[in-house]
Amino acid sequence: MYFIDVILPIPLKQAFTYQVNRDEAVFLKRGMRVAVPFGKSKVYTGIVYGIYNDNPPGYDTKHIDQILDEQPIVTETQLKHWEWMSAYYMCTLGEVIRAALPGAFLLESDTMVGLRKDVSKHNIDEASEENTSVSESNTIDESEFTDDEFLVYEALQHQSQLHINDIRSILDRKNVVKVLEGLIQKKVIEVQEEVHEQYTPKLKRYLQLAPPYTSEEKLKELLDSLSRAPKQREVLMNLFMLSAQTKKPVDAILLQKKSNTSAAVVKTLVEKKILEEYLIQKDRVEYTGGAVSETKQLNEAQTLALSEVKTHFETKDVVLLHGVTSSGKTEVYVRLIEEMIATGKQVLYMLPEIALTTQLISRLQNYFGETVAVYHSKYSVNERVEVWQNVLESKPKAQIVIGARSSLFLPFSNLGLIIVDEEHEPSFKQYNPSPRYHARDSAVVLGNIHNAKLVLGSATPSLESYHNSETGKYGLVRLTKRFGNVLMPDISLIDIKEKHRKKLMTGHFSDTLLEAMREAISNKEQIILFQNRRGYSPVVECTTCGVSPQCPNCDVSLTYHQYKKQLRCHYCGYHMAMLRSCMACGSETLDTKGFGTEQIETELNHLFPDKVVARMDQDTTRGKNAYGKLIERLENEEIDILVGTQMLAKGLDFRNIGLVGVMNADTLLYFPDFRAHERSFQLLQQVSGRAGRTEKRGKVLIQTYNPHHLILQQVSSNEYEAMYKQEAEERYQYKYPPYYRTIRITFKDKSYDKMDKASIWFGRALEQKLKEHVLGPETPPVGRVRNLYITNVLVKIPKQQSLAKTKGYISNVQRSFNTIKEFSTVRVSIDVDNY
DNA sequence: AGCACGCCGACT
DNA sequence: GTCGGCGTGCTC
Repeated sequence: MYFIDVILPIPLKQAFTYQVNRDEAVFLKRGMRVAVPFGKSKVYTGIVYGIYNDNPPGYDTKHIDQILDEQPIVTETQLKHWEWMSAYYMCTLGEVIRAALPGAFLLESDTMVGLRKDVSKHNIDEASEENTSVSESNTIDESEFTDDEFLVYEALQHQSQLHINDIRSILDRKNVVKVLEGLIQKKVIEVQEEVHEQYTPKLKRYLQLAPPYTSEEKLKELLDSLSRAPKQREVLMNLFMLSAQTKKPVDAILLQKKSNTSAAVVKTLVEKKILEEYLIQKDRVEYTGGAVSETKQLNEAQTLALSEVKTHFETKDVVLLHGVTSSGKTEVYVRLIEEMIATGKQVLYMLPEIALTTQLISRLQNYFGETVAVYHSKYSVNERVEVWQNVLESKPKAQIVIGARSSLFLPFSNLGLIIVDEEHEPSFKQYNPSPRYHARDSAVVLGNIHNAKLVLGSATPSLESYHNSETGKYGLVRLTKRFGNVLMPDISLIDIKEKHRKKLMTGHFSDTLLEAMREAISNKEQIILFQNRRGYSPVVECTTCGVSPQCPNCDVSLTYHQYKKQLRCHYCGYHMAMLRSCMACGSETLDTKGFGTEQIETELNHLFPDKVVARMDQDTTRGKNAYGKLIERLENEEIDILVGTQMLAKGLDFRNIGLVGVMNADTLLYFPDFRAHERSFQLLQQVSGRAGRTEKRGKVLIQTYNPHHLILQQVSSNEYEAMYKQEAEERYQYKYPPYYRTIRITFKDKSYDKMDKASIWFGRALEQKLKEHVLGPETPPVGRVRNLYITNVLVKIPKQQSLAKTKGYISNVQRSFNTIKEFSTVRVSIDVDNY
C-alpha cells in the first residue's frame, strides 16, 4: 500500500491522504500536482507533500484521480518559504498555495450533464421499429417528466453537454440537483465530473507546400491547373517568395496579408491538400525589441552609492537605499543586476503593481534584452504559466524577473539578488484574502533561504526599514542629490483658512494656487493636482434637516458621482440615482459637503475652459489599458492639467511637470491610523517628487487648514530625518511598530450581538496571558461593510516577547473559540503585522 | 472554502 | 402541502 499527502488550496490546516499504486508512488515527487476527489462530488488540484508506504492512516483513503505533472512544478525551496509564510502569517499552507500558483495550475472540476447515448437519438426522431438495440428500460416516456425535467431534456436535444451552471440558468433556480436526480433515475441523462486544463499553449499557424507538389514539374502542373483561380495562384506565388528567403514554413497570417486575400482562399488550398498546415507552439511573453543598449554612465554620487552597497553586502544581506526622487536609483539597481547575472544567478525586481509601467519595463529590456520576464496579475493566466515554467527551468529568458508582490512565489532555483523598489509602498502588504503577507518582509526571508542579497529602495523609507538600518540590521546608503543636479522642488504651504477669511478662494482653489497655475500654463508646463478622494463629493446633506443618505449595507455615507448622477458606496459598490429631494423631510435643499477629484475636474473645466483637463483615479482607470493611455497622453503633453488620487504618487516620470498642487492635505493627516503621519509624509513627498525634473526648479503648493502642522512643515523642508525621529519617538511612547509588533484579529458577523460577544470572549481569553497587551475589541471607522458588523482586537508584542509563542497562544485561543457553537457563524481573520 | 444535509417560514 | 431559506458539519 502506498499513500501520499496532498495539500489542497483551501483554508484547512491538515494535508489529505490518498492512496496510490506502486508505479504512481515511484513516479510521484513532492511538488507535483495531482487531481484528487474531495468530498461528495468535487475534484481539486493539490500539491504532493509527502509519499510513503505501509503506514495507513486510521481511515479509508480515496485513490487519486490523476497525476498532472511530469516533473515537480514547485521546488523544495519554495515549499520551505511557503511553510515559513503560513507559520508566520498564521494561515494554512493551502492558502499560500492558492495565492502562489497561477490560476491555470489549479484545475477546476465541473459537473457536466449529457443525455445517455443509448436513448438520445431514439427518442427525438419518432422511435423507428428497426431500432431494436434500445432496451425496454431506456424507452423514455416524456409524459412522465415534470416541467423542469422536460426543460432540461429539451435543452439537451440541442446541446450534447450542459454545464451545471447552464442548467441553473435554464431552470432559473439554484438547486437543480433534485431535477437531475430525477432524470438520472429515469435513465435519461448521465453526469460526469470533468477536469479542464486551463492552460492552452498559444499556437501559431504555419503553411508549406504539400509533399506531392514539391518537385518542379508537379509544381508547374499545379500552377497551370490553377490558371482559373487567380487568387489561389497568387497565394502560392507569395508562398514561394516568402519561403525562398527563409526555407521554412510560412506564417499563415503573414501569407494571407502579403497575398492580399481572405482566409477562405488559404483554407481552400489547405482543403485541396496543396498546402499543409502546421501548428507551432509560441511563447506569449516575448521580447521583440532590437539591440541591447549599453548601461548609462553613473554619476559621482551613484558610483559612490553603488560601491557603498557592495561594501555593505560583505557583512549584511540587506541594504536600504534611501535616494530622493529622481536621484537615479534605477541606474544603481541596473549595475547590481548586471553584475549578478554575469555570475549566472537569477534576479528578482519587485515593484508595487501600479509602478510597473511600460516605461520601466522597456527601460530594463533595453539594458538586458530578452533575459527580462515580467510577472504580475494583469497578465493572463497563460502568460503567467509560461513565466513560471521559464523560471522553473532556469531559462535565460527569465533570468531577471520584474514583477509585483506575487512574483515572490516563482520557482527560483538560484536567486542572487532581490530588489524591492518603493519599499515603503503599502500595496506590498496583502490584506485580503489570506495570506496577509508583506512582500518586502517575505522577500527578506526568501533572500535568506537562497543566500541572496537584497536592496530595498525608497525616497521615503518606511519607518520599520529605516529603523532596521539604524539598529544596524540593514546597511544604509543615501543618494541625496537628484540626477543631473536638478533641484529639489520648492514646496510651500497655503493656509486656506486665512484665504477663506479673506475671501480669496475660487471654489477649492486659493488665489496663490490659481496664480501659479496660470504661470505654469503660460510657461507651457503641465500641472498635476492631487486630491485623495474620488467622486464628486463624499457627503450629501440636507440643509433643512441635516440628514445625509447612507449606504444600506455599510456604515458610510454615499458619495455623489456627478458624471453618472449617482450616489455610490465605495465599500460595497451599492449605487442609486442622485436624489432630488431629502429622503427624510422631502425638502429640496440638498447640498454637497467635501470634495473629490470629480468636483475639481468640473471646477477646472470652468476655470480653464481652453485647457485639456484629465482625471486619474479608480473610476477613470478601470479599463485594461486606461491607465497606460492616460500616462501616454500625459507624456505626449496632450494633457495640460491632470487631477488624481494617490495613484499619481507612483512611478510617473515626466519632464514637463512645472507645478504640483495638493488640494487639501488635511484629509490625509487626520486619518485614524497610527501611520497617518508617516503615510502623509510619504505621499506628499512622492507627489511633490513629480514636479520639476528638468533644469527648472519645480513648484509644489500644498493647501491646508493647518499650515503649522509639524508633518507639513517637515514635508515642505524635506526633512525625512526629522520626521523619522519625531515619529519614532511617538511610536515608542505609544507602543507601536517598529518597537512593538502587532497582530490584529478581526471579527465579522451579520448579527451585531454575536460579533460583539465573540470578540469580547476572544479578547478576554487573550488577556488571561497577554494581559495589558490586548487592546479592544474596538469598532473600526467603518463598523459595517456589506451587512457584516466588524470589530477588531489588537495584540501588541514587545520586542523581547517571543513572537512564535504569542502566535501559538493565539492559535490555542482560536481553537477553543471554534468549539463554541454560538460563535460558529462569526468570521475570524488574523492579520500579523497589520501595517 | 465548498457543499450537502436538515430543520423552519412564505407561497401554490 | 412544497420550495427554498440558512445553520451545521465534514472533507483523506
